[in-house]
Amino acid sequence: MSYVLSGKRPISDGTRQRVRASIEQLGYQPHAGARALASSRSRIIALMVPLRTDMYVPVMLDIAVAVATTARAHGYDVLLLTGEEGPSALRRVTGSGLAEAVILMDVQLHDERLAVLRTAGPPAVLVGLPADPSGLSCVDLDFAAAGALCVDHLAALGHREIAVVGESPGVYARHTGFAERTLRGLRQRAERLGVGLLHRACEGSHDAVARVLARILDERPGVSAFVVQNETAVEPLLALLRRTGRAVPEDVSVVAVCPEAVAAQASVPLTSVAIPAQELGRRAVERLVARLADPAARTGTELLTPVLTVRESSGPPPRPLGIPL
Amino acid sequence: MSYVLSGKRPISDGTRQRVRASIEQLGYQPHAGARALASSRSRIIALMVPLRTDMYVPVMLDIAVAVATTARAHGYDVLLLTGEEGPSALRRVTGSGLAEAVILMDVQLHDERLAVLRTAGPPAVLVGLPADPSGLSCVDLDFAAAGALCVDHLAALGHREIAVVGESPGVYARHTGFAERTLRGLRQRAERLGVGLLHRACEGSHDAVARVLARILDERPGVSAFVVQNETAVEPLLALLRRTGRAVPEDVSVVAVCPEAVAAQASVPLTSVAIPAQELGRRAVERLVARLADPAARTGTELLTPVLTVRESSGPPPRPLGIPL
DNA sequence: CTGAAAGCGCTAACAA
DNA sequence: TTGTTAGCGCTTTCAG
Repeated sequence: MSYVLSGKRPISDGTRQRVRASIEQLGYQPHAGARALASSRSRIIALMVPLRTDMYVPVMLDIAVAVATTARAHGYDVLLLTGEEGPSALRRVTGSGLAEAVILMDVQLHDERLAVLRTAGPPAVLVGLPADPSGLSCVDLDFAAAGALCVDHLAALGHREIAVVGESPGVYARHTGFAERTLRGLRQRAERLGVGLLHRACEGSHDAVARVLARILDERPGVSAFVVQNETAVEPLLALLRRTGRAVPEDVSVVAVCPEAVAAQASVPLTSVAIPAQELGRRAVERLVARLADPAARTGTELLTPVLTVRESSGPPPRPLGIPL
Repeated sequence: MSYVLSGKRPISDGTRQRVRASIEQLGYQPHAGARALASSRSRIIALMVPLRTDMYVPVMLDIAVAVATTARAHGYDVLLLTGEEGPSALRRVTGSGLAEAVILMDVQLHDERLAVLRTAGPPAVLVGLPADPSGLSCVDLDFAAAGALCVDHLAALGHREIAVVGESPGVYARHTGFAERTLRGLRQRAERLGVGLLHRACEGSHDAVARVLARILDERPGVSAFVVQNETAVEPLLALLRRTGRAVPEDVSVVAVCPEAVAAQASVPLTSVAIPAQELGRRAVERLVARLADPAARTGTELLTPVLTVRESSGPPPRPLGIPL
């Protein structure tokens, strides 16, 4: 009866041994429901993943897996919710005591799910950043800094005219935080450094990339570098550049904001700012667990510092400017 | 107390109305744990997804989302388990009454998780087919038939020498059912039709595809058609064929086994056999729910019939053979 | 340090 | 058709 007591009270070694042995031999397993009922803690975290088709899926799955893994390491299980279900799903799983806490992915700037969290909200962590993160706990990559980093790198190499191949139009239409923040970072830094910047949303298909590329080259013939924030557009872009006789990085530079794996395996290994999917999932859970253990634990926003890795896709522009010697 | 009774016993209309009203106004939500305890039914299905990096992720996620969506439609929630945790996770969630039933993805021919399911097993459905499916409930695409279909199509067009660009070596090393079954289907049909068939496993990176392609063309100069079962290899392959001056479908044909979206959005829209990810997830849940409702419900294997859609990547070989008229 | 007992909120069986 | 009640298997409090 009093067993296992998760060490909640002193137990003699003898008793502990005896109980442990019985547990093994009988294959005893505590009933999850009974436990949840008596303790009013289900040891379940709900994870809401989007089911969009215009986002790069591997990142989502990576985060989800990291969440599940980290949660398990802390004794929690993960309940899978689809974004489709919206705010009501949060109320449901939370109100019924099914889940003790919630992790939200693919947060939008003005996300309807946030209302639930602010009012009588269950402990929650967002992977992403809404317009107003006050009172919420958020974890994300500092995409604004990531954008700035890309411009810095290219400007330092001597590029004066940069084109940005962005996410699908739908992503911006939904005001997805990370895309807009990256763009802001790119624009601000470009302006400060006096570098020209042209941004175009872009679907991931070969044809769409071809169209966008053509437009960009038409509107800004002086472009010598691309920043790509769209994993599925990476290969089409590289292929098209190759096909039109533009060597990377000799003729044009390409910098991506994408997972390491994508950058490293591209047909030209890409200089890139990594999206640390696993790290994001891990941190989200750790924050949540900390808050579950101690409701007074710190809330607020945690932005991971982006890191740019130089690979083979970036170099000085074809006609070097103002770098004497 | 007697409320909502899920219609388990006759209730007068008046009472029903009254109870419903109170439920609304008080925002009452039944406690999941208490419910699970009293009824010994948690209304939770555990879904075990692999966390491999060498499988095409969108298909996995599609299945998972379909499972979650369909489960909700039947009043179930989904618990996310990673393949990493192995058989013990099944015992844990199942033994503790956390989950009533289990869906397994990425099943291997000799899967260690199957032992748990056969002995004192909880209701389970596999998405995929093990070597011995007896006593188990399985749902999958008939990959053998899919392979045969590809060969049929190409042979009918007049191709006599086909190369297969397969999944990563690791997939075969693990004896993942779908890959081996496809291969078997391809080989048997090729043999029957007297068509030459060369299979090579292939990583998804551009370089790997280049190497494999070079080997194939070297070993079998007469190859006039490719069957690709590796989503990430599709674009590299098309790019390489283009680059080496082989027009698709005029010089070589390409047929893929992949999701519709991949085939349709390729730089050359691909003739393909679709992988119906959503359908698989949906069916898996429906089988499970049927069995949960009626333990006597049919078990066994359900193989979806593959469908080949002709797009723009397949045509007759460059030098037509023996098709007089 | 350990035993005993009172619920946790619900379902299901038993009366009425 | 409806009211009552006995648990479901655990956690936790209160005695010892």
